[in-house]
Amino acid sequence: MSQGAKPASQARSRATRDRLVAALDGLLREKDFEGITIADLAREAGLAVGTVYRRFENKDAFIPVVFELYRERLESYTAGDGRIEVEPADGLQVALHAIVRSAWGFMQREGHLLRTAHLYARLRPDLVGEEWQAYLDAALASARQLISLFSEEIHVANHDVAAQMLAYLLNTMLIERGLYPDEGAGALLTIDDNDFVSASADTLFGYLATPSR
Amino acid sequence: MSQGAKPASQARSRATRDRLVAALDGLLREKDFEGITIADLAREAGLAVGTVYRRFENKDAFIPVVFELYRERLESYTAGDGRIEVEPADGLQVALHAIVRSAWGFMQREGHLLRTAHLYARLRPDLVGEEWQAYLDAALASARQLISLFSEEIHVANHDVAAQMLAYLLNTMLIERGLYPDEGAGALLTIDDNDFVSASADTLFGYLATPSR
Amino acid sequence: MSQGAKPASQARSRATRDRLVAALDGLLREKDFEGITIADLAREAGLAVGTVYRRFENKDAFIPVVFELYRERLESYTAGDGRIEVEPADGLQVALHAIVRSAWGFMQREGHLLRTAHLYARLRPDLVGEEWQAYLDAALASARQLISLFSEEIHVANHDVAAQMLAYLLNTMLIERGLYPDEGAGALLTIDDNDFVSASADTLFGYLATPSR
Amino acid sequence: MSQGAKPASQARSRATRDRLVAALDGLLREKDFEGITIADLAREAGLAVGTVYRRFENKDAFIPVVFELYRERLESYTAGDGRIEVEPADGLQVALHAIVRSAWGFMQREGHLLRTAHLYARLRPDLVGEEWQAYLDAALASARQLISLFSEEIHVANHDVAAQMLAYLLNTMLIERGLYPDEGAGALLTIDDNDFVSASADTLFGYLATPSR
DNA sequence: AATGAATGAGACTTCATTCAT
DNA sequence: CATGAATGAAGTCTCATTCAT
Repeated sequence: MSQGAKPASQARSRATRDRLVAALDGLLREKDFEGITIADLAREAGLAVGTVYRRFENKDAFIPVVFELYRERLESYTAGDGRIEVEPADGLQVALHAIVRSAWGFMQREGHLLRTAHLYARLRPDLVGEEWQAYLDAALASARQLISLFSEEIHVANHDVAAQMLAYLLNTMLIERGLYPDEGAGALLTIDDNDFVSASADTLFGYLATPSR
Repeated sequence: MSQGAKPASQARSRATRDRLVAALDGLLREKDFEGITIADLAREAGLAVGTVYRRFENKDAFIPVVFELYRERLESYTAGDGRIEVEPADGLQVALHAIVRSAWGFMQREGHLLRTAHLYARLRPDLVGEEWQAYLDAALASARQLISLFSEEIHVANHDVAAQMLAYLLNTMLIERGLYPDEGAGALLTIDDNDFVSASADTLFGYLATPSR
Repeated sequence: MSQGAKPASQARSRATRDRLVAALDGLLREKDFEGITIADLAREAGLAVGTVYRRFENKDAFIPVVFELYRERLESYTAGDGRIEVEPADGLQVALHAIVRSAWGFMQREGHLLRTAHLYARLRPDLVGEEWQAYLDAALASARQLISLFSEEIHVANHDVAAQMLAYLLNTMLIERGLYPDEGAGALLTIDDNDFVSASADTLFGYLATPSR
Repeated sequence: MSQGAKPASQARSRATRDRLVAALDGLLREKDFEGITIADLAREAGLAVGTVYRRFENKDAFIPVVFELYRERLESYTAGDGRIEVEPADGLQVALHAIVRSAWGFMQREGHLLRTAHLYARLRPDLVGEEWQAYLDAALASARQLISLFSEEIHVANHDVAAQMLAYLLNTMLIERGLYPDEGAGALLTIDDNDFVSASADTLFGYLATPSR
């Protein structure tokens, strides 16, 4: 953070931390957090067990890292490959297709972080920093913005409810299929990814464009 | 499944097994499967640890029980409190509302089983019996039936895809909110249960009733 | 404690506990409590590490055992080999010699318990049961009784203070020499055990029989 | 002891050493030697861990420091605040009161060093330098001197034994109360510090002035 | 020399599973 | 058969010591 002083040590520390974070990232793609041992992390990072404890007070201290990673990856994704340009003239349906396609791409890449983040937001809310709340707020804000951008096409009576549901569905409907395509509810689907993405976008559009009962 | 022999002790064995199943059911409402020890199960069932191993080969052998329980509970729920009478004359939207309301009620009661079943269908697919597949098949069949019942109202081009998505969404969209209303994606919603159920049904209806792109 | 039920298991449990207590007793003669590991205790008792935790919740749970042992040993010592018959007619000095001789004998046998008890009464007062306070109370009561028995020979003005000091000195003056004859303050003494015991008794007598300044 | 060479760095080395000694002194007032880590010492001294190992070969090498500190503090105490002027004309009892009062004052100030010194004189006699023996010798010599100064008042038959016991008691009887007033044997005493000091001096006087059995 | 990051042995504890009674 | 005591592998964490910078 601060410059000056001990730049050599600091760089080394930082590198060690980075290796541990990378190790966590990699291991989470294979198994869940509970199943990862400190020894696993050390081995994967090419470090000794004691070294892990020099960077992280205990195993729990790795949980905030998941949220941190998630935010970083999402940020760079939405600024890069996942970038979406919503063109009002194209209409809501087109916009939703682009959004869902982007979200799907992120899920494919970083679903393991999303899974862990969601899980520990529940299991250990005490360990989750403000980042997660900020993320949820941002998700809601984006949904509201989209709703207002296409307000003429929205037929759900209450636009606020519509925004909440839109954010909720975007954050939940792709997970099962995205993370576990062959097990659980994902096994219900035989359609391919493109069709799933399309159908998901259509679902969101159908909801927003249809008058509620 | 059936194991013949030991007719004298069968009744006693069955009772022991039932107590263990009940113990598992109860404990799963408090904590997840990993957090439950064999000693917990024995204590809750009023048995000795060794006795548990007489009925179940190892801890993993309890996982199929979750699926079994899930099916039983769903069966009795749909035959009882959760019974749905779909009246074609009322239209698709009304039917969907009834269906989602019923599914929501089940989630409230037996969400712990659903959570565990979903989790282990992924984590340990090898341990999941045929029941789960049968359940998935049945879910799909029901969806198809509904689609054909209201085929005139369905505007999704491919009815088979529509059925898959319907089954998929019914099995996923309620979970987050149902099991963890205050954390994770559930925290995005401030609406009450009724509104959530309505909006969810509207989502399904919107999807089915809107022409796909 | 209670009879009936599970006598076999209970006997076995008791035996295991006894072996652990004996192991602790033995190991405390060699090293201090901090230096004893759970593995040491298990090895000494011929048990597996896990078995230790079946009888004792954690390592701290062994501390009360020290006090328990101390009381037991003291009880059986004062009822047996260390028994003292105070004969008023013989006078205070004779009585004190008998008392100190007895206390010295106990120190030789069970000094390791005394050392540990004193240490943990300080280090972890939270772990010390009421037994220790009861022991201290009893020590004080005995001192008071002795004082009143020989009140004519006592020239310390305040008999209550005299009793406190008597109890305090009896519990402290023999320890250094008793437990560590060759190191620490004990190294100041070249006299033999008998002379030390005599001199200690004379010290107490001198205090009690001499008018305070 | 002295190590010649490195004249340029000697001053710096000495300063480093002094900081570590001060750190040890301070930390020993809070916790026992076992509980102090090298990292604690480094932090308290404002040094890096590696630097500690440049001055001290290992943790054990700090133990002699305790004895060294003890001697230094005792020396400056007896030459300063704790200075005792024994006035033969005032008699033995007055002298003993002054001595015990002085010893008590030292215990209050430097009891943590006394505690540690005594403990490690036992636990690790191999690590104790000659200083401790010199200290014990000096304590004995002082006792002998006092005995001979007041030889007319001494009624213990063997003056050599008397000197040994005097030195032994002066080094042991105040510790419990001094270091742990509220726990262990100290809990036997409800009298205040002044009365305890008086009673302790009276005990020594009583011993020396009373004919042994 | 100084620094502090890295090391790894070893301590405590848990718990699925086995087995003597 | 039932019981629950015993087992021991495995996991988390600490800290004296080493070593690259």
